Amino acid sequence: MISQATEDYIKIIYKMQGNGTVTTNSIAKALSVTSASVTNMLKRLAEMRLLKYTSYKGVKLTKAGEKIALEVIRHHRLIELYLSEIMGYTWDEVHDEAERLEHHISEQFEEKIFNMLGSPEFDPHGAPIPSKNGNIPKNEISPLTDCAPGDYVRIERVSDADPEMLRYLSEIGLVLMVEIKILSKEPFNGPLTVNVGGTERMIWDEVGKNIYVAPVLSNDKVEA
Amino acid sequence: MISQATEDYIKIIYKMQGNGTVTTNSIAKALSVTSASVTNMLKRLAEMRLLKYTSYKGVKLTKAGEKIALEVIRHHRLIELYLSEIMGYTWDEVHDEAERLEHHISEQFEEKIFNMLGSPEFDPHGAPIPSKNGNIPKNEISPLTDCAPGDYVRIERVSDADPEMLRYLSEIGLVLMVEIKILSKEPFNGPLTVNVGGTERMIWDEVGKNIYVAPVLSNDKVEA
DNA sequence: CTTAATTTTTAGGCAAGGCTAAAAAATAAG
DNA sequence: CTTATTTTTTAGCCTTGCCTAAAAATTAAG
Repeated sequence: MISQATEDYIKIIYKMQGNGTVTTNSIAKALSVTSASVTNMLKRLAEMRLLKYTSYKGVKLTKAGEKIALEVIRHHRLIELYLSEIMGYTWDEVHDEAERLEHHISEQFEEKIFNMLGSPEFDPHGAPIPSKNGNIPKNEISPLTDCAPGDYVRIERVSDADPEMLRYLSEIGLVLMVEIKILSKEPFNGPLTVNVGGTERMIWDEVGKNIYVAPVLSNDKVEA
Repeated sequence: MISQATEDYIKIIYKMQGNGTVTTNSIAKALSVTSASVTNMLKRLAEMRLLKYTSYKGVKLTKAGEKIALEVIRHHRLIELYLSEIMGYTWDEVHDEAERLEHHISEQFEEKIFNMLGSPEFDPHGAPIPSKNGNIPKNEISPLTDCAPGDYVRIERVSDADPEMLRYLSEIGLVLMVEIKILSKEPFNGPLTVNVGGTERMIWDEVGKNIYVAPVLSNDKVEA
């Protein structure tokens, strides 16, 4: 049996591999434990052949490790979607519940909710749900903060980590699939002004970095 | 935070309190651990004031302990019913899944499924679901093995512990709310013969002890 | 290139919850 | 009432994951 702590480490390492080298310290910070604990755990995970660990150098998941990461992430995102679609949770409530349940559902449960949801590809925040065999649905998105004035884009994904932020975003209408127009952008990571459903909104870095968008092709565009 | 092991001990002790003194050995057997481990755990549970523990004498839950037991049992039975009613599990599949999930759902999850199920009082095996404040719905039932020839009874509850047994029971039509007539009974805990939906069936001790029934009042009785 | 700062690892502990083997208490049998 | 059997507890050990404090390695600065 694979422990919850193991799953948590593997999952966070998988996510961090996306953006650069994964260090002891970064894992420690992400999991709110001390670096000493991380070093200790990494040795054990390496022994289990879930990752390659070179002292002082960093860490890289093996195929076996990645497989586990994807399973846990699949669970997490399916559960989030289930909670939101079937049970009426709001998008800021699903993360914490999924964070616990992801470790404790059976294969059968996974299959049942997957079918009830109609073989979904994305969770309520737009994050892709890895398929059973580890494929990750793609969508071409980029950070909202990379947009330039004049761009017309659709919100395709938001970070699920901070419930307060999610509540704020829905309050100001920044939810999935909403189309917005970039009106202006200040230099030095300054705030953007955007048009959301007719209202002008300011989006500064702290907020914008949680939002990912895709350009709206002109023939998709709904005339205002 | 209260650990899963703690919840498991408290729950099993609560259930065993129903039928006589709860001893170290009986807990050990029920949880498949050694008696030494049980002694050790009982001391810790006593320190947490979840139970009274007298060396060599046995154990009794405190109010606080009972509260926890009832919460866990409420979770278990609500989850069983949810799995069966909403997710299409069969009654032999629900126990194992509920056994894990009961420790990991939130208050919010509990409330949601309670409402989705319409404030239910009994789980798919006829076991009463303790209310939020610890009340246990009553129904007057007795073991099938206590019946006498000529009795006309309704199946009100079955044990959920053994999935194989549950599959067998549904196979031969012994499911909840089914009415049966006791035709004969051999002495020395010998087999009963009963009429189930027109078919004559033999029910011996091993099977019968899982089934609880209530007499069908004559004005309820459906004419054959 | 050498010193200072930062990161990582080592060493040693702790709590939970298991285990085995042996001792002690309680119960049953002669 | 004494001996044998069964039950329970003690003692000591193990693994998992976490911690702190100190040492060692790496990286950055002068």
